[in-house]
Amino acid sequence: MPLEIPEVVIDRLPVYFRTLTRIADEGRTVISSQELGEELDVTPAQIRKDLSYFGRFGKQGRGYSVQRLLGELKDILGLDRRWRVVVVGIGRLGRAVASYPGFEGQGFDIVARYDANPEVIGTNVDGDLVRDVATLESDLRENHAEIGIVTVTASQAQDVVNVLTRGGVRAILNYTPTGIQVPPTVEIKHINPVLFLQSMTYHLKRRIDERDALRG
Amino acid sequence: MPLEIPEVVIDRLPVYFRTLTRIADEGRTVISSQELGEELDVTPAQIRKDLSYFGRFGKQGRGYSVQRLLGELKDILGLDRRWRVVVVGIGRLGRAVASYPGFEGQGFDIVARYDANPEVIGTNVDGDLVRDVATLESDLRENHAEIGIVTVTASQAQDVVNVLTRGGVRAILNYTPTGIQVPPTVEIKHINPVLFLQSMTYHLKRRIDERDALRG
DNA sequence: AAGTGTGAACAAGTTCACAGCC
DNA sequence: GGCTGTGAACTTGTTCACACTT
Repeated sequence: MPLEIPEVVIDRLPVYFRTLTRIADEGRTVISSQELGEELDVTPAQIRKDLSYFGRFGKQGRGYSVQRLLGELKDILGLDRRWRVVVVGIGRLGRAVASYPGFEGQGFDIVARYDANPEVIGTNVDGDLVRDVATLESDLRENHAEIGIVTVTASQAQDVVNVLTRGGVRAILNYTPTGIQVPPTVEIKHINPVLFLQSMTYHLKRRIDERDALRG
Repeated sequence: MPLEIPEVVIDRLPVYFRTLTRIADEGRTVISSQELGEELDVTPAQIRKDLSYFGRFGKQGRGYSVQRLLGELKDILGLDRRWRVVVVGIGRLGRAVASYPGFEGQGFDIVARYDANPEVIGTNVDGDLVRDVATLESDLRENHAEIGIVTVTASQAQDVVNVLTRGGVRAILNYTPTGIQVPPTVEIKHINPVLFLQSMTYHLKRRIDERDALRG
């Protein structure tokens, strides 16, 4: 791995991985960048360039072995092991996220659930008791987790993230509608449906305005 | 509005809007690109350039009026009206998303909920009956909606999106872990936590590998 | 004096196009 | 012959730096 790899490239690899998994399930064993590009709506050159940051996985004149490529992507992305995940905030969203069946199949084990609400603490969710967020930091010292999913309210978010960070969690998925500060050693990604809707309404508005302009 | 505006710029505007809303709540009336940049962890030049695509909203020597800028962003993003949203798929995630209190306050009204499961159809969710997805297309003809949120299973996703598109929905928020095809007249954004986790594990893995290398 | 708005310089990311290999 | 891997060309996006305005 020569130089620094652009973050956009890293973000595309899981998409390649997902599609290749489907293609493997369909029984295909070899695929060209052209064909994969058609599946993904991406140019073949981009796929080849992206992969070339990590090695030479293809065969000229033939394309890529689907199994080989899946294996390489697994290795590159760290999907050849299991990751321990804690979910903090067991409200409606937290419950839905924690029960999402898609995590386990991809190597993400939800090992503990936390909440601050006494009515929720101690209740059974997915066969495991919800723990008190007050014990999160000490729990993490005994039982490490690499990833934290934060589904608390906006006002609690920064505090919870600080605790996770102090507890050694190094990647955070933030479902909270707030910007959050983390040290540069911690990865963070944000899921905020309102921001998505608001950028889409920009386009909706333009379309509606254009249509009205044509009508006069 | 002169030339074509880059999509990345559009995606940043809602973030500016959110932070400016908070700043207004804190009682500030004027802010410079420098100060706003510090709040957002963005360069001041980027903020000025982004805004300059749409007009000249600042005052030299002073900065931007927070209220004025909020108003302009509202106008640009189409947040000066309400938008009608339907949610399709009332499982755990759909229920959590449909009940999320953050939509209404930002002008997004969830006007109907749909599911295919007979045990769910007709049940009361947030004070409204869940409707049969079979009636979605005809419902949309009578009662238009601009936005669809899709929280069904992966295998149903494309069908549901096709129905929404035929029914005149022009923006889709896809919570399904699948790539989905839409005509170029339809906006789509994808929320897939697994893809986010998988790009973060890339970095986690590197850090762990580096640490192990140092230890020898 | 302070801070915007913006062309120009620079950096990052994408696509082209073709040499090289299967 | 077909398709990869990759420098080079190009395109897109970001930052600089300063003329201009209040």
